[in-house]
Amino acid sequence: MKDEKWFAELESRIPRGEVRTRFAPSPTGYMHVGNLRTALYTYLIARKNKGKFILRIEDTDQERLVEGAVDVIYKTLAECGLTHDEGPDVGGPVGPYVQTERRGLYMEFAERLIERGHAYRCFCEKAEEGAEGGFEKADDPCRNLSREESEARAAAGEPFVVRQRIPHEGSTTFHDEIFGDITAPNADLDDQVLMKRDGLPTYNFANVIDDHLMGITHVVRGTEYLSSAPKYNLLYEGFGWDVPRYVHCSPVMRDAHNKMSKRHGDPSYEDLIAQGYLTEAVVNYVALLGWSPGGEREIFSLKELEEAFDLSGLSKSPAIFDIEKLRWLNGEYIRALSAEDFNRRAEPYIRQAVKNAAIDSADIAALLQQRTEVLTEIPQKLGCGGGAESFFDRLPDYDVELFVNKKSKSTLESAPRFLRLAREALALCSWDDESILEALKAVAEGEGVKNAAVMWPVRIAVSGTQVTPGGAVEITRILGREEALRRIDEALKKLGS
RNA sequence: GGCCCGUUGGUCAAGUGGUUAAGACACCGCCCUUUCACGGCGGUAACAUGGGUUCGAAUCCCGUACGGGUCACCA
Repeated sequence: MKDEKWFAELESRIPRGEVRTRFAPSPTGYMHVGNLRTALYTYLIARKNKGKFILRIEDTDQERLVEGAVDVIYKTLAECGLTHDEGPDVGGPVGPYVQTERRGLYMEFAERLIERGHAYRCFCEKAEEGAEGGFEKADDPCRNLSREESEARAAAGEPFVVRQRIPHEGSTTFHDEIFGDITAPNADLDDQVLMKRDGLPTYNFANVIDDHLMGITHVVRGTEYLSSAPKYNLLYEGFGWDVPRYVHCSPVMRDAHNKMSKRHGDPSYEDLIAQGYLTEAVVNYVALLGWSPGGEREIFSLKELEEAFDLSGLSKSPAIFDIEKLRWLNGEYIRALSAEDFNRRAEPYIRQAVKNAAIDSADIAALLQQRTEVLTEIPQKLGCGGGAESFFDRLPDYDVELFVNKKSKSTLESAPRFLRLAREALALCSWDDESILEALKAVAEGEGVKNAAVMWPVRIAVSGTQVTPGGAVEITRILGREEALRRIDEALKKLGS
């Protein structure tokens, strides 16, 4: 049993006078969207208040540990820009930051609570799986064991858990920043286990100890903890500690009834990135799921969120994750990128589709930027659906009916004539968008038809594809004069003239 | 089932006793146009429900319904 000095030393390490928040995931190997959002809000509260953001790993459940899970957490936080000021990897004044490395601490505090009468040892058998759990709290015989007997049986090596002794009378009120004051009759609270038989603390106990010892001022977590919050307060009171501010966030849902979950195949942060979403867009979208800045603005960088974030904008009700809106937002981010940045991000996908090394990916990227919502749809847009080659690499074997388009006034009869004229013009003009455009427009003008009547067949001839990113001019230019003319010749042959 | 929490268009949401109940996504229409996009303009669409309180209620109170959470030696 430790002496007062030991406790005093721990207390002395606690930083005071600053906002300190913590993200405390358990390493289960999957950073789902709800988790990311909790981390974001936690981070934002710290930054908004010029405080510290701390990462703590909650690994007290030995059976659920997943290899490499902690790395996923580091990686995700780092990519999203949620840099922590203290944590297992960067250290800090109140470490260690991994709960199993703190295991020596908890029993000391549990015993202190026993001394003060706020907890007791329970020697009862563990309730069988599926059995109607243990005792009603009033019935637990261990609750009223004498101190001597309790000490003696523990000393004799009899296994036990430590339970919180909750008063039978009165009620407990706690304050939540989102939900306000919530009161629960103590009679409804049960004597929860604080220390497990294996000597490790339960989540509920470890949290209170660690949050206090780490000087956490704002506890951000999901609403699933709302109903156990009164018990936390009792614990803080038992120790004589200040209660932190609570921020209980409603869950992110996959539909009206279910939370986002791996089991249902909902995307994790990593999945979304693999699906072609931009980190910045995901962070922005997730921030807006359950939080509103109040105004009409929706586009926020992380830095801007750090300014704008406010607890009063947090919503009480669950929010359904809408991938359609994320898609739109992602499109906004893509369009806001500089041409170079977009090309850098799109190039792998373009190269996946277009093998011809003579074609500059930047030329294609320029066509795609306004038409792309998620990066992964790029190959498809370049004609690579269903294992096909891109029309940039090879002219597909298309149907002549493609030359027919009512709105453009293009028909099987008009197409050959305009294509021949277009071919002549393209054989002579300078090779840039403007010149090509002028050349083709001149054809239309000379024939007294609308531009589309010429543009349509040319675009079909050079791409062999009904819908293309970019028009006749751009595709023709990118293909190069020789290939473009060759494709027009092929079209003329196809049209039988 | 007990206890706790929630409920504004399909979705995210503004709104804190007096508003024509914002805005965004999605959807539809029109314009722009060289297909598709982008962009511009416009449209459909909501206060779960019943009682109160009040001159007046999306906003306050009570009930009901529906939904969620919790009631582990998991977190």
